[in-house]
Formats: sequence, structure tokens, C-alpha cells
Amino acid sequence: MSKANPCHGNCPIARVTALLGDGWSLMIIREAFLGSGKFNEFEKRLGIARNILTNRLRKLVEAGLLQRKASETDRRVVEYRLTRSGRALFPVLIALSQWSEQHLSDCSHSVRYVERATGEEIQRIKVLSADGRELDAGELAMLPGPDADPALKARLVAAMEQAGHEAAHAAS
Amino acid sequence: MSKANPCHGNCPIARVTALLGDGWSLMIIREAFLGSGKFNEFEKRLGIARNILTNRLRKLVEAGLLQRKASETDRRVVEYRLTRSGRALFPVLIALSQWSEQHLSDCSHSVRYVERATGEEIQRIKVLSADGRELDAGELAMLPGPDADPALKARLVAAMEQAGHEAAHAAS
DNA sequence: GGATTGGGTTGCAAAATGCAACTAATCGGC
DNA sequence: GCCGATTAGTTGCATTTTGCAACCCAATCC
Repeated sequence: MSKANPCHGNCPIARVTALLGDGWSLMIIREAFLGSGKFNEFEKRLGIARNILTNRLRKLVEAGLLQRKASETDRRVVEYRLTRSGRALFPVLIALSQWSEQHLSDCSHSVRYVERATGEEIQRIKVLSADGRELDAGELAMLPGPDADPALKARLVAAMEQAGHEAAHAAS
Repeated sequence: MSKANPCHGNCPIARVTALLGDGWSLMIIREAFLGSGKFNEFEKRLGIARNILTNRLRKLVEAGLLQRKASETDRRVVEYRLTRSGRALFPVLIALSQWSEQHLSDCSHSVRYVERATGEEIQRIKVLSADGRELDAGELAMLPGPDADPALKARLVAAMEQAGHEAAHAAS
């Protein structure tokens, strides 16, 4: 990916894409949620090349999503476990998964997410207003926050203006 | 990425990673949400190479996330707009964005998501049980659905068993 | 009709990825 | 304490993907 493209400043999507936007990082996080922790487990369960796995684990550790710790019982093995940051990706993974099931062929009804205690299906992930109504993209505004850099700020202002012109479009 | 690794069958995360797991696809979708539609707009706002952009737009159109249509008013320009599937990625983008803001340095307070009508901040995206309690990863079970292929089924069963052994781990 | 614009394609260099072979430390058996 | 096996890497090399710049062609503007 390029060094200096327009909005790559502190745009949150750009930043998360830089970190997780490759063919493996998200899979590794998913594996970690499924209980993998050792180098070998990731390798075998994902079928990832070992040098790439090394590289990604290091990157994820540096980013603070995984913690690297030598095992107490066997000093050959290294345990990678999700940190608080890593576990906070939980809603992202579920949202992605639900989207896949609904919109990609071959993914429908391959996994059921249920609450362990009750066995009931969880809700579909939604964007909610402060008072709990479900919002869609058209009802949302993205404003530059206090720490937005100039490029991001300009981009968001431009988007706001564009949104004004469109007003009502609904068809797909 | 490899051709045939263990769980790449119909695992939803694997499938969405295959589609959006590169440095640009998600950025393109984000741009589309921000109002971009023309080839040039994507190119300039993202700083993406034109051959790569061509490739990604085609892929996203094939996957049904974007719709490609020649403009009515100027037959040189092509409009790419989000389909229903594409717009359904909205919660995913918001979840990713919120995660970035909370867990990546330089992303904090760069964007504020507010409801257009009221100006109020939206809620944090959560995983909710059927009756509306917030769940975390430990409270969730992933069961193979009716269409899970054998590899995925085996993987999920293994994860369930592993989860049994762990029971209570909370530290990070 | 000539220059410009929009949306590409093509060729080539650079970077990322995949694969297999090799290491270094640790373990378990004896 | 030695020996083979296991774990987590590393290294070298072939293949694939990216990025960049130049080129192309139809539609549009003047």
C-alpha cells in the first residue's frame, strides 16, 4: 500500500485496514477467539506459511492485540493470547460473520451464534441511536472529532456536503 | 493466500477475508459510504493505483457489493454505488471504526458518529443476547449450522471442547 | 476538428507471499 | 547425560500481488 495517500492520516478505517487488512490477520484473531494460542495451532488450523505467521503474530503483538508469553509448563511453546484490545474486536468479528452469512453464497447457515447459557440465538448486530432506534447509513453523520487531522476533516466536510445533495435515494 | 487450507470451506470469516481482506477493498466501501461513486473520485480520494482500483471495483461488483452503471448525463463516467449487500456492511464499518478509535493510537477522537437528525452520538456497537443483554466472547457459543461443511463443523466442535477446559480466564 | 476528460489497459520494477529446508532451544525416554 | 522428537522460529528462492507511469480510446467540450 502506498506511503502517503490523502486520507490515511488518522482515519480509523484506514488505520484498522493497515493493521488487519491482509489475508491472515483477521483469521488469526478469529482463531484466537476459537481458542488457539500456540504457534503450531495457528499454523495447522489456518494452513498459513510459517514465516507469514511469524510476521503477523509479531505485528499483532506490537499493535497490542495479542500478548506473547512463554508457557510455564513447557518452555518451548509460546502462548499468544488476546489482550483486552484484541477481545474488543468481538463485535467486529460477529458483525462480519453475520454479514457473510446473509450476503455471501456458501456462507448461509454455516455457523449459529448462540448464548452459551441459554442456547438462544444472539441478535443481529445493529447501529443504534442514543435512544435505541436502529440507524442506517443515511441517518448517520460523521463529524471530525477534536483530534482529526486536516485531511480527514476536509474529507468529512466534503462528504457531509455531498450527502446534502442526495437527500433521498433508496433503491439498490 | 493458499488454495486449500483447513477451514476455508464455508467459514464466514474466511469468506469475508477473501473478499475484503486486502489493503483497499474496505477503504473503497468506506469511500462509497462517504459518497464517492466515480472511478476518479475513488482514485483521488484514496490515492490508489488505477489498475488496482479497476481490479477491486470489478471484484466488488462481482461479489454484489457495488453496482456498476454508466452515468445518464455523461456517458464517459461510470457510477459505482452500493447495493443492498454493500450497505449492509454499515454496522461492520462502524464497529471497526469504533474499535480503532478506542484501541489504536492516533485514532482517538478523530471522528464522531452522530445521528443526523438529533446530533446525538450513536451507541457503541455491542453483541446482544436475544433479550438484550450485552454478551462477551466467553458467553457465546458457535455451533455448526445446517450448511456447515465437515471441516468447519470439526473446527467448531474442537473449539467448544477447548472452551470447556478454560472456563474462567479473565486477565489480559 | 482539436484538446481534454473519464475510465480504463499494459509493461515493468518492487514488495509481499508461499514453500521447503535449516536452526536452536527444550523436552521425554532411557 | 545422550538421543530423537517437538516447538518456534529463520533463511533462500520462486511466484504472486502491488505500485507507478505511460499509453489507449470513446465521449465531451469549445
